[in-house]
Amino acid sequence: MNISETARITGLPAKTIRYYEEIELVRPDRQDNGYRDFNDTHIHQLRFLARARALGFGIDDCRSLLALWDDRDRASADVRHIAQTHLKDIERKIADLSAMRATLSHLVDTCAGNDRPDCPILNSLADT
Amino acid sequence: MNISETARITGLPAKTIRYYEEIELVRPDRQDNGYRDFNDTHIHQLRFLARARALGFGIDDCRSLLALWDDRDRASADVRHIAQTHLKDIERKIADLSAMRATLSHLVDTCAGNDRPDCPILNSLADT
DNA sequence: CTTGACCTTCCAGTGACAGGAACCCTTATC
DNA sequence: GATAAGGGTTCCTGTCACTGGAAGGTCAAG
Repeated sequence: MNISETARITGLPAKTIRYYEEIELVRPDRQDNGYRDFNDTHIHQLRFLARARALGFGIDDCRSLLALWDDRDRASADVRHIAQTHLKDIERKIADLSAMRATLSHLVDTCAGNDRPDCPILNSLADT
Repeated sequence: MNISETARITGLPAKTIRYYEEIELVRPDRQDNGYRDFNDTHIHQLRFLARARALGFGIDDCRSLLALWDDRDRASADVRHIAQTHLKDIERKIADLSAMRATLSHLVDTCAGNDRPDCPILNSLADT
């Protein structure tokens, strides 16, 4: 299967699929003319990757998860550990962003947003 | 004032301050020996930048905010617009991350995390 | 035979720095 | 006067996960 059809099926851009081959997340065959050739296994791997990336897993985690998926003797604890570490990371980011939101929304609310120059947002950034 | 003292006062790494000069966010003088020389204005600008970055503003926004700060004839509406756009951006990120967290925490909760290979996390990523 | 839609590789850019090499300046000490 | 420590400087590379684009090969249709 050609790359554009593969892209259509997996929902991944062709560029991304080529990149995944370059970093050896997926290893498509080659047709006689040099075109990449994806089979069902590759499609499944790419769909797996698309879902893992959509959950925010980094490429290294994706590589580990793919390997665990492929390993019939895996321990679910290994999978869970990766997911939980990532979950903590996400929660930290949410906390950071929430703090920013709190400060910013307060500032935006108190700024008149008119033609005058006085602005609590700039005052807060300048402080003293 | 030398860069290391400036770094200490502003809380920014010296590397970051050099980078800000490179992209012309700040324009320190030079001493006779070629060392950068920061005065009070530069310090204020750097502290301003540190606060704006801590609120998640991108470099381009920081540049605009610095210019508005410097402009006595600014309209607070311009400042507010930048802040509100950024706030929306943050809220979108929080929403995205929250969705990931919901899915992930559910999966982590339902995964036994033991020596056995069966794992709802992988099942979910593989789907069909 | 040409057109257009594919495909290929390779190179550069993104954002906001961080790490490190190679080298200069200043001050103190031996 | 030599040297060592602790500043400073520039320049290059790497980060992360792609994205855009150029130059050129391949294929099916009209």
